Amino acid sequence: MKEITNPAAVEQAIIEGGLSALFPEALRSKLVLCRFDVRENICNQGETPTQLYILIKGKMKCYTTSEQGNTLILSFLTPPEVIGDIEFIQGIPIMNTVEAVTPLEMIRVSYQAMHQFGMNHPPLLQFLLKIIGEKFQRKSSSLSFNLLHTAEARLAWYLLSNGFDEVDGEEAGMQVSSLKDTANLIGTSYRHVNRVLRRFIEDGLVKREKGMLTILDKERLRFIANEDSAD
Amino acid sequence: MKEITNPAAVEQAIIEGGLSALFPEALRSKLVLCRFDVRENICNQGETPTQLYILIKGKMKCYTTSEQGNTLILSFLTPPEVIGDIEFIQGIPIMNTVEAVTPLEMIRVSYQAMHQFGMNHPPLLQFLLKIIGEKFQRKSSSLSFNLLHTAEARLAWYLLSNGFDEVDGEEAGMQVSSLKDTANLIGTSYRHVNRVLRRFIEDGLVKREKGMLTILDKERLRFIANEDSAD
DNA sequence: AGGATTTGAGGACATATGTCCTTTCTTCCG
DNA sequence: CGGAAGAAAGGACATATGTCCTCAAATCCT
Repeated sequence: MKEITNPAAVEQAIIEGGLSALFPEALRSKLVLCRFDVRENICNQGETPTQLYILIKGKMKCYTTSEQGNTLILSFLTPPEVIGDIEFIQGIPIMNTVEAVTPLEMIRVSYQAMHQFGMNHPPLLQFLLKIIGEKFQRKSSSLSFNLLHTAEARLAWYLLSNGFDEVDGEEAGMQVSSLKDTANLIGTSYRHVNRVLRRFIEDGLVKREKGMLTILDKERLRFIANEDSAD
Repeated sequence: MKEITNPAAVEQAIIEGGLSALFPEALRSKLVLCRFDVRENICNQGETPTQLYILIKGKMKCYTTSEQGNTLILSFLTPPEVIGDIEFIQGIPIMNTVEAVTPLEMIRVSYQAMHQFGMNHPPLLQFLLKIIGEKFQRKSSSLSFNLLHTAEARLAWYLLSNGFDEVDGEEAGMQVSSLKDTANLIGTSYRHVNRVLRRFIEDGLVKREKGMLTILDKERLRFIANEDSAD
């Protein structure tokens, strides 16, 4: 991780991230611009947090590990996003590990500075409310979706929501390379993802070529993602 | 639902709920004390919300219904708790239906009043942050727990966490009457709850008498709740 | 290139869980 | 009290999913 304290650079990043109104004057000087390389961890589950990070550029993935060592990818995150906000509010250890998927650019503020200069600044509080509210919403729909749908439906949903905007050039292609991540993301085993995927292929819903998945029947996939359920 | 606008009564309730610092002067006159009867709904999934409710006394249950009609109980809620906060922040329809389990006492504020007089009042914003943060935490652990553990572990967990403090008098007793609720709460079918419960009984973990469950082996239950996992 | 090593896919089997239906047990009414 | 109606529990079967292993494909090292 590289820290950049140069005020001009920080200011530039803040403007870029559309965060200009958030910080009261007293906080400005406390901000640090941080750059993370791919695969670098921003924070690790279980640690005691001291800094708040606001994502300005890049993409990261957030996952949790159970005592038994099972990994569960919670989500991929893109700006605007904040890391360490819940922990800051609740005064608890880091809940998830967050890792850079692409190079990142983030604004960092210490909890100390936040407490001292941030907690009486409505725009900042409102921003945090908005962010945490979004996190809650995502978590909430994720919970009901996972509890109410089979792995098949979850995979269909995943293919639909992630298969497209992942690849820059091609419309309907996606790397298979991440099947293990996919399994963790939808909360099932790698084996099962393969099994279901095979069924999709046999049914002509998707195509698998040279480690690349292509969606053939968006409609039917959508149907599976919605209709399938468990009671 | 009964509305009480009498300022003294409202003030009394606010003090009782420990919410004195939350409301700026301008908001005080907008507050209404509401009493709900058992089984009354505070809000219904899908509706457009206009009011924020703060629970002061009583217990309610919060559940969601999927398009396919499956019900999933998300949690039982006790003070301090807020209803409609996420919806207020995000400007979205009501996410869950909330129903009174016991008679309730709540403070009501309109979204309009909140926008006008509440959003620049740091104590209120901080309170909301705290509440939403807690909701997120609960939702979060609920998600990983559900995704990472079998129904057996979830039932064991439920018995441990709800079987005790529910009944006022007896230590280890709990009404079976709510087995359907239990099933919805841990995201499985009523049939399966019965099946697993039977296993527990055969193994001498719990006892079932006249519609009353008694926990016999807290230790082993705890073991099941923690150890069991899925990858 | 050729074997060694790693990674991905699929087979076989066991368990978990859902669904539908039957059996019990309660409750209630005449 | 006896049977009707409703709620709770359990049986049977099908499907979903996890686990362990084997086989195939890609990668690497010399």
